[in-house]
Amino acid sequence: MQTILIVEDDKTIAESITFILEQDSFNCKWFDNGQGALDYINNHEVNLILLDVGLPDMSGFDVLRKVREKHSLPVIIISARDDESDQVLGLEGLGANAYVTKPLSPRLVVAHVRAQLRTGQSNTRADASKFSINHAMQRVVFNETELTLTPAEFKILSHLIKNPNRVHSREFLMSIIWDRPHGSDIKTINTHIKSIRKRLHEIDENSECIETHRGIGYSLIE
Amino acid sequence: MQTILIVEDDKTIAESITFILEQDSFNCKWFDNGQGALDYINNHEVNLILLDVGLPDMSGFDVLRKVREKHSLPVIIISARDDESDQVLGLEGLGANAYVTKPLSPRLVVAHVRAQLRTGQSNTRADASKFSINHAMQRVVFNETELTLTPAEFKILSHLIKNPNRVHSREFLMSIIWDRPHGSDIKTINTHIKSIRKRLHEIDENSECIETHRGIGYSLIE
DNA sequence: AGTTTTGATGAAGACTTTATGAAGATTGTT
DNA sequence: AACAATCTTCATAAAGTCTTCATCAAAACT
Repeated sequence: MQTILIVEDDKTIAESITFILEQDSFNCKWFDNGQGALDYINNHEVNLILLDVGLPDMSGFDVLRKVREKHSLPVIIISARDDESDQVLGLEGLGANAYVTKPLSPRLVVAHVRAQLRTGQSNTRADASKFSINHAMQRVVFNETELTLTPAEFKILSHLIKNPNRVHSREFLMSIIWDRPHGSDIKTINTHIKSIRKRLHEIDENSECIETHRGIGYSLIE
Repeated sequence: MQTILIVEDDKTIAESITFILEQDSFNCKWFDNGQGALDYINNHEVNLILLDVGLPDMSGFDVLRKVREKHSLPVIIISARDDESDQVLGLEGLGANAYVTKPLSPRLVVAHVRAQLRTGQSNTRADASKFSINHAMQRVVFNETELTLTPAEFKILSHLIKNPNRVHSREFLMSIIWDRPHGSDIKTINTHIKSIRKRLHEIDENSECIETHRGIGYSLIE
């Protein structure tokens, strides 16, 4: 039985989603605040989170960031219709897997949940893949071969490895290289990706791990 | 001949819906209150209910719940624009199949009715849509197969999926592709729809999910 | 039935975005 | 200050996407 965490301060919405998901044989756990949810996640097995961005104690932004520090499970964002799209984008940059807007169609929620769980993304770190990360040495191991990367390349690639199968915008990848806003041309990322690909090709000529998503950014395919 | 029950206290609306549906060879029965409709349903064969949420004697919520205790026929909710979205959500949770907002477009009502009756008489509450959106990968999952779409195709299709069984004008679909006004020919949408259909057909040859509404636009039928 | 309007279709080409290689700018180190 | 490594920018090539157009088919209207 898979457990879904519902983090939503509106009781009516939470109950309605729970009702529908339990019909679908999911085990649901509801929290009306962020901190309670975070405590639960760190001590129990959770397969997916449905996360409202407007919570009483902290923003969905903060919750998602804290979740992502330790876990890589699917997170679906629930946002009010009049939310800034920038904010949603930020959440996606942090690694949300999907988002739905209010008013919710429960059927749509179930469809999203099924879709996410079908991809087989479980609550594990991405270490079963062909990649592993050696943080101390600032190196990435690919197919049992150590890659020597420049700092920027390491930051980008290790982020992609930690959050695979998800598109990352060039803007977000820039923000990974530079903590503070940096006036560099966004196309710089293209060049970094180019050199990462080149290094990967030196190990495996046929590897096409990094996918381009036209108009958006890049993703790493596991 | 299929019978449609119209539960609506506004006589003008009821008459105009009846007029349109009878042109479409549906048999219509009108009630201006909930109790009368419930009595009728329990003693006659009804194929679909068009249900206004604001009734004099009881809420659409109550009507729907009582209907669901015994029947599993399609129910389309009619709600005033300023209704609480929570209420609509609750109604969907109870198993409404679609909802439309006032002011009604008669042709839209017919489209909904047709859409529901085409899929068969059985209630589809537990059925999830054949679609779900993988926003993280900018992809749509259709019949458990991931579709890779161009940006414009993704924007159009994901909007249709989020708002199914509803007609969307070409003008509106254009505005989804382009944030700012864009002087493109409105017929561009035809071509995008064509390629979306082509991709869907590659997965399911017989799928006719996207319906054309002559003179207006397109809708996705769930 | 014939005419008009609207949509579907396939293909061309205009346009946009990305890849690539190389040069220039920046940073840190000795 | 000179050097080496890295990051950014630039110009051009390549790839992908969007729009337009011509033609055919379907539906609505007289």
